[in-house]
Amino acid sequence: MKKYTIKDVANKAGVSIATVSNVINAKGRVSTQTIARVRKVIEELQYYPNLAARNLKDKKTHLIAVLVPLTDQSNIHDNPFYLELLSGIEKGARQSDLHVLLIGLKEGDNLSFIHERNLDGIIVVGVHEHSLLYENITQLHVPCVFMDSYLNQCNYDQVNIDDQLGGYLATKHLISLGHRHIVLFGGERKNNSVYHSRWLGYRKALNEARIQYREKYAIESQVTMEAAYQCAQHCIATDREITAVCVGSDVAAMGFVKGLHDVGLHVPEHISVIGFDDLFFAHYMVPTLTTIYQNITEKGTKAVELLFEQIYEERFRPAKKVFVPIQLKIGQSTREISKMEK
Amino acid sequence: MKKYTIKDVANKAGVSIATVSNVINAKGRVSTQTIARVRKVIEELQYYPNLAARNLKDKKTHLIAVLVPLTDQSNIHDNPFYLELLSGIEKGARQSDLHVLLIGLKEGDNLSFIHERNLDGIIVVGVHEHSLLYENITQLHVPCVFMDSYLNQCNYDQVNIDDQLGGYLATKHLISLGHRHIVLFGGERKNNSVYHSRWLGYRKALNEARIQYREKYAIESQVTMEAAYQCAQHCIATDREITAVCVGSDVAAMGFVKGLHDVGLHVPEHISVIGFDDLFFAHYMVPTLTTIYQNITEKGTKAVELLFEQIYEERFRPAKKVFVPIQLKIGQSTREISKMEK
DNA sequence: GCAATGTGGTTAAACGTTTCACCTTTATAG
DNA sequence: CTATAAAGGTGAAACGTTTAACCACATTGC
Repeated sequence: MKKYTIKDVANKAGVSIATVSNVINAKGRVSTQTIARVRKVIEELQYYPNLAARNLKDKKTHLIAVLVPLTDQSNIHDNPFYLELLSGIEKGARQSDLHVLLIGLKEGDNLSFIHERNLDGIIVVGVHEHSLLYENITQLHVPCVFMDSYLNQCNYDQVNIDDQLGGYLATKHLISLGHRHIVLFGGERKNNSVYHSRWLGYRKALNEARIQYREKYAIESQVTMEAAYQCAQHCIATDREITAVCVGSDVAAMGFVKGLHDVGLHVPEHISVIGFDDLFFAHYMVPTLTTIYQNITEKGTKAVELLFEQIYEERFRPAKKVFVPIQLKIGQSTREISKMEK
Repeated sequence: MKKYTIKDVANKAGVSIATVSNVINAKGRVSTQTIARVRKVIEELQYYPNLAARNLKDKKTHLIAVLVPLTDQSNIHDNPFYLELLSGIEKGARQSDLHVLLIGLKEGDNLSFIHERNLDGIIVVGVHEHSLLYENITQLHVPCVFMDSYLNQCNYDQVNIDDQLGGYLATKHLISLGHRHIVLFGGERKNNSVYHSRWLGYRKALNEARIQYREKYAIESQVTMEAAYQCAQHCIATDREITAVCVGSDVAAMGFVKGLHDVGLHVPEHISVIGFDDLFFAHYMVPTLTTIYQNITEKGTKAVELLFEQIYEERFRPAKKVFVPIQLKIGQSTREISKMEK
């Protein structure tokens, strides 16, 4: 099963390799008969161009990478959010004739592969402005799109949701149900993060309703199932004034519901819970989850789209910041305070 | 930000490019002083070898692909199983200095990229022996590992779990709790699939307990949340003899529990449910799920390991079939029949 | 004192493409 | 009938590596 080269094709078709190349790339001037003949030979030999050789000439590799930070606390694999994102990116890439490299990155990891492999561009998920990783990436000078990374004055393309709006919508929904003692369970608010924005939205909603903001209600934590589970049992269950919680992700919301359940508190009879992301299981939880929907797949395809523009279009354009729309989805996990059990 | 080549390094260090190449690859004979000098220049120029050029010579690309079939019913992104698998593969790849290409494949999709990119090998997830995809892959003559693909007499490496044992363990557990009317909710049993094996295990357990096998209790369906939800409501709820169900995945089990719940049946008070996979949320469901645990991450790393052997080791070795151990994990979703509510 | 051996290094071919400059033949214009 | 253009195609350099063959010199053994 020898691997044929353009030379073999040229020989068999009785033309020069330049002509074969022209046929393949639909460039130059070749008669229709010759084209047909060459095509036939290509078919017969099952010839495929060697991309390595091609890349050597025209630079473009049609290869992009998704960089996902790996931390001890949050491995990729316990948040289906990433899966949906990857799925969207892969889909977008397929449409743009790109291939996707999946790279997990620990802080301090070497990024040299980006140059070595001549990647056309990268998509970076969830880095902080002041992280080492961010520093390293900015020195790379490669087309790049950031996702879920709040970067203040950064001239890279970004795809995000309006997290502030998300925090606001969630909180407002709870307020509209009559809740006034509302906990925000989110991640670190420093570094201008996603969770900082949500917190701003939370405060805004409280403010509009003239509800006093309470520091102890705005919890900074890892947004994981286990952390949420613990928090539900220790922080919430011991303070019976609290009637509602905004949780930073559906995954954590699930942990929260379970944590409450295990100390005898039920959702939504005793406490209302609202999640974030609208992951695949939100509609199948008992109770179904009220949550902030975002189209994660679209987020992924959009990122690829932006990257594609950077790679193949005009010499330069200013950085774009795209916001994917979000939406409140009401499920069974939130309830009017008047209909709750004491 | 010019990209330096080996030539630039050679010039600046005052040696030939062959010598630089030797330094980089620790081959040939170079004095320690020269090595030091070249290294220094490489450092100064921030030189990185161009892999495209390198691949042109020595073939190996250190690039593998994960091929995941995309069907209308089962998109990658609604089964976290894939995420954990990808995570494991990525981890294994990192340890073996490989990069992973993520490819979603629709039946009939072109596989030419495997040759074009000179992939070192591929990992294929969940294909059937008689599918077009399988046919195409076998004609590829590329190192290959199949996962969750039951292939009878196939001389490729495979990583699986013992699905028959899985079906057996699950069923036996239910039997040991006193259940005798046990439904198996699985996927298509033709084509020697994963679900066929589980079904065999199910039958074996019934047999040992001298329970009559009933065709209508062995349901072939898409193993999705929604299908399970529907089944719970229509098939199970209408036949009150049934007291327990083996579900083909944790995801489907969740749909099942929800479906039952929505018609007023509770798990495990009215029906026992056992899942499969032990996904991240199994311990956080209400009730926590009894399930068959498999170490999915390990499955992924193992697959990479096998692929690595094929690529870099001995000229040839017979195909290996690896089984990753599984284990029954008892949660709250199964209960002794004597303690159930009528 | 000379062959053999070892050490440190160079030259040039090869990998499989793309592309630019150039060549030949035929058609077209004046 | 010649000058020009168009059509169809070719040759060879270039992309950035690796590597086999080779060379020059120093050391060693006898």
